[in-house]
Amino acid sequence: MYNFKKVESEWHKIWQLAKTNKTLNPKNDEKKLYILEMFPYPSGKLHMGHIRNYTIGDVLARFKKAKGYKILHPMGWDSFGMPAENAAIKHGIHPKTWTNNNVQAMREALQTMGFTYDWDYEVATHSEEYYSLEQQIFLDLYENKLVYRKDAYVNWDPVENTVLANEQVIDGCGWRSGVPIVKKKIPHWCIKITKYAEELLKNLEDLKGKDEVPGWPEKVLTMQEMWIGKSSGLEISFDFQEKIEDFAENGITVFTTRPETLFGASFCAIAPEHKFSTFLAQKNQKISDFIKKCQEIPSTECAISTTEKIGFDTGIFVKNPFNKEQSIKVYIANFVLMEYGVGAVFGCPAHDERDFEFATRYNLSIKSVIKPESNSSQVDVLPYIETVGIMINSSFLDGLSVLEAREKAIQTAEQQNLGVRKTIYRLRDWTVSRQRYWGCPIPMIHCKNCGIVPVPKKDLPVLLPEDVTFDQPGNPLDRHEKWKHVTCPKCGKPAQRETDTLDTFFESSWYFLRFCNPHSVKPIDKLAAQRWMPVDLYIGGIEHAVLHLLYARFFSMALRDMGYTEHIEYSKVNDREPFRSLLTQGMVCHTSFQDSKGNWLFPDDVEKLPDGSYILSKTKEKVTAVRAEKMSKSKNNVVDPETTIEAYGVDSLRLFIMSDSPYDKDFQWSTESLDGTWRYLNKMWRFCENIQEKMNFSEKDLIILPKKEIGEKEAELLKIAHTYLSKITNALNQFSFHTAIAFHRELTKALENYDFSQVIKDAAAEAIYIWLVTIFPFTPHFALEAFEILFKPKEIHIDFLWPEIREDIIQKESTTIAVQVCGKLRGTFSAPIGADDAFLHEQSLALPAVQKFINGKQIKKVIIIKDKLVNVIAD
RNA sequence: GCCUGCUUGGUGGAAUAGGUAGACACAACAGACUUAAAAUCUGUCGAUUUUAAUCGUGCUGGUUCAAGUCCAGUAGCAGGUACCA
Repeated sequence: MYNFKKVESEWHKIWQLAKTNKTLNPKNDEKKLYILEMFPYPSGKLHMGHIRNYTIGDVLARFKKAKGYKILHPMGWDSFGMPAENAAIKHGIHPKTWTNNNVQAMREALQTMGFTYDWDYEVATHSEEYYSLEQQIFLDLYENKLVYRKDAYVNWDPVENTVLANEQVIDGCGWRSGVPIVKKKIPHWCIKITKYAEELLKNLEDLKGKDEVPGWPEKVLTMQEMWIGKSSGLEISFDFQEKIEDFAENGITVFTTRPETLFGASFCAIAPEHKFSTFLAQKNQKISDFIKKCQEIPSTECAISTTEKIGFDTGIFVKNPFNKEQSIKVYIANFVLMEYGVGAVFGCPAHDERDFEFATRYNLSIKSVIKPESNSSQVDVLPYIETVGIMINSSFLDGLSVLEAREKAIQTAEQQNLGVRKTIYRLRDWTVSRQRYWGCPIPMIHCKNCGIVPVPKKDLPVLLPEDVTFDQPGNPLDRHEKWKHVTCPKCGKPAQRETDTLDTFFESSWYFLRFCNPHSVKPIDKLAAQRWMPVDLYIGGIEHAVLHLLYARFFSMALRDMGYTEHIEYSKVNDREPFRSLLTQGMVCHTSFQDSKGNWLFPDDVEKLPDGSYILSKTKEKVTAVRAEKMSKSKNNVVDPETTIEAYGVDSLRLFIMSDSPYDKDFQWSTESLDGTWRYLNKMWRFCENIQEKMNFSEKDLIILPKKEIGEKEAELLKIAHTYLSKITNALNQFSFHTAIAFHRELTKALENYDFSQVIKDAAAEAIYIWLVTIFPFTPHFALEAFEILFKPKEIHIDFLWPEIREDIIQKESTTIAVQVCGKLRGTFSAPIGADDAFLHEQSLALPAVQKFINGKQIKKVIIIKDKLVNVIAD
């Protein structure tokens, strides 16, 4: 049996001594490849999701290295964040100690997996070095007006006691805590990502796959596009019918994407937080109460869909800007959002579902201004929300199509100084303050005299104090008197440090640039970044489709504009995008079981009966097998990589997790299937022993050069080997790992059945080398060990070279022609490649099976596809 | 509601460019070896009909000599997203 424990540990020692994973810079004519997997949070243990993610990266790194690329393949730790602080609260261990311990454990686990990371390039975001440099970047962002302080409502997570970014609120609940978020007004630091909204949107076009470059998955591009949410329309003012005393403005400004429906307006609605609402609330208790009531409604998805659209009639009237005769009521409405557009809308009930609902509720007029078809006279069903039709009841817009009218309405509004054309984005600025200890301190000082004062760069870094306690709720920095109180760098008077720390997405927004040279004294080494950027293959989970990937793209643009990377020639397609291709891997799933009460059971406690149903081993109680779900502790269906490695070895696990499923689809964990992989590894091992005995190769037999003369037998063997080399190479180029493995199994079978005693040694050696190199990226320990045993090299063999495919040998001389009669397969025959149509015609009709089906019929037509197929049409 | 995917045997999945559907596995069944078990090897394995054939890639149509693949419609599943003006 294959002794994986011995083999794997021996090769780990060899790799370490020989520094096989050392990063080598590409020389002039060499091609570079930057392969990056999303770095993990150091929770302390690798899970199967990590294993899948990093195995994909490693297979590609080993394959590309064998093909001659110079590879940058680094690994690090996204090591700031709340779990460390939670551990401190729960177990009394310092976040730093906890994190460092976890990093060490996980580094060892990754090394055990045999991944080709260059550990000299390791980066940990909680290191003083990393976050100190990050503070420089923050100060530069501040200087460049990309950071600002904002007093506003924020998403407050009552469990975590912290602010969340919009992206961290999922269905109105905290992304980590899962509890409903409440609105709270506090001052916070904000990053002006919206300044780059247009570029972030526009560049998505360049991230589509082109030619050889796979690009980003369409799905992720769509998600980002929707997140940025560009819409264009008109911002237009509805003037008050009578001047409002003490209110500075003389109307309500609204934003609309459908200015052509202005003649159908029947009300205006403003957000409860709108300044006019606030103004009215001061004078009217009822309005004040109504606003309070609106704000109490939680913003969860289910609350939103069940909450009725209610409004408060302010009694104030405005004039329709296109029809000054028309008076329009102003409502304060709970469905108008202050954060989107200008916090005010006009309602056209005839052509908008929500406005229709509102108008029906409050008995407002509903006036149709669009006729679905120019010549239809039927009574239209309202609301009619399509944008196909002809304008009616709309004065100067009458007779125009909807889109023509939209353009004319905007132009008219602009000409008459009623409003302006405007584009708005759904994307909001990024709130980066966190009321937490375990993060990068924001290098700012609050001074009573001078206001906000950035920490001077010469005074950096602002280090996290280590003597902190977690025995009380809230932020330990906030109550750390010694650290908190400083003198103002401007006026020298007592002042206070900012005690908020940065969102951890801040660290992951530039780590890929740091990786190019993690030892640089500057945050980013321009030359190194020039050498390695962009990341050619970025591999990670789809869950980062908008969060991390949007921030990282923004950072790349901002850093470039601030001069951090000004000389970088990122790529020919778009030199401001950091990730050329993105591979998103699927989840690792496992069947989970529930008993009759709905409790999740451990698969180990469950037995399968011959009839396919499942019972609990102990009690014989019937249980339900739930469809395979993502491995998670709550479902009790987690398989620990360590246990698997202990029982089957690293190569089995690596090979298994790449088999069976395409990398971007969910992977079904199955112990039986893993057994199958283990059997395959052993089969390969036995085949090696067998070949070694038969052939007794030496290193000298391995001359992979075109040979002058190849005998018939040799050609036959090399044809098999090179055909599969070609298939596997293609599969790997297309990231079709599971079919690459399937082809390798076919190759193994073909070689097992081959009589090696008939061929000369060097041809046999070449075939065996191909057999080894094609499985090497998946099972590196096995492949290298097998090489040692088979070829007994004088010096330890560490690097495989991907052989050139001998196209001349794999050319086929003959092929199988499929013969159809009336489109149905009736027989096949073998024909030489390039056989002419007449020959194929004749041979096809000669087949007895074909004769049988055309018997008595008249042949109308014969379609011949060269080297492939003949279709006889008979009637 | 809207957007994006997906739907192929008992299961995971193959199928360049429309051209032999089900590669490679898992499970199952049968056999060989063995005192026995494990391991290994061999065979069967979409459905219906007893050899030959017919049907078969969610469903209904269409284009084509030929459709899993292209087009239109439709259902189901998954993911994303939303009082977005």
